[in-house]
Amino acid sequence: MDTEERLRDILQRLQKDGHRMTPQRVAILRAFLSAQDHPTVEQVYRRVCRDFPMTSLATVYKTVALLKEMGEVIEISGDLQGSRYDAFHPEPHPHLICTRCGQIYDGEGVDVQPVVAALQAQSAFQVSTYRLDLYGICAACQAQSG
Amino acid sequence: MDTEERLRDILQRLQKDGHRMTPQRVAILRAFLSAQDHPTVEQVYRRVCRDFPMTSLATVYKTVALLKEMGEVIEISGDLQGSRYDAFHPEPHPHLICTRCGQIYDGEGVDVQPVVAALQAQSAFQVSTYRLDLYGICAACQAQSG
DNA sequence: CTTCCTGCAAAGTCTTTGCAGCACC
DNA sequence: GGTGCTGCAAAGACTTTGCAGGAAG
Repeated sequence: MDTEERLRDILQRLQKDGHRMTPQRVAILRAFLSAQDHPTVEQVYRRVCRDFPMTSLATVYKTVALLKEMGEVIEISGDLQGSRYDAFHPEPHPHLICTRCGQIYDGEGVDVQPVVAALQAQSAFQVSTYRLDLYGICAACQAQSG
Repeated sequence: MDTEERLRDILQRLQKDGHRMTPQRVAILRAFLSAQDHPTVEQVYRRVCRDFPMTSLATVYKTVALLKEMGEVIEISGDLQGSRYDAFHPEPHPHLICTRCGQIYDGEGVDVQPVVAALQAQSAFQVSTYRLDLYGICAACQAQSG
């Protein structure tokens, strides 16, 4: 599903749930869905402002809360300068966080489910989601300075 | 290594690094080391105040920063009402966070290393630590209300 | 004595909230 | 038109910082 298609899908679902479709929401949604990095609320806000200066930070926060509730965005790593969000892959998956440059990469090709399932089995927890973040130095930063 | 033994060990290391040993630090350290739950800074502060009312929250924050730097404490889950800390098992390990009651349990008996190693291998990251948090409903809360 | 630590209060960040007016449906 | 949304500014929660006095080594 590409960005525009997903945008339409989410907007449709918004309406069905009694929410409204405003220019601000469309702009925020589009900024989120097309972001392949893992932006902070502040970054989304700045991107939206480029095309649509009449938007407030509070509205971005409110929209993020809505999207989180709808499961179209997940929150990752509440560390340096604000939480970061992933609307590109809204299913839980590992993230690799570079402690030198701050960049966040998606961890792909490794199945985490067995570990999650094992922990769930031996703890009697009813697990609904997880978060796996690895911290370290990314390849680019390693090349730069050892 | 039991609590008092570890306390002595950390204090010794503090001095070796040119830091000082003050009554506040000893009290904060003892509160942290003996906490088997995963307390917030605020909670540690309150526990310290019971035995040692002349302690400020700022000092607790400063001591936490020091302990984190020394690797005697790890930060987990920066979510509901402040970061929580684990000084009991300061090596990375999974945590099971109950979204109903807020309790945090240690995930034990499952080896996460293979997954971490696989992600490290396929990403060219130099991983130094990780964080794995599972969110769900704990056994007690399930029993209470389904 | 020197240096580091404490405690206070103030400032800083990120996020949430109250409310009046406006816009979608 | 009614309801929900926006935007502003203020409040809120957690954490950090500056600084003067005090204590550890």
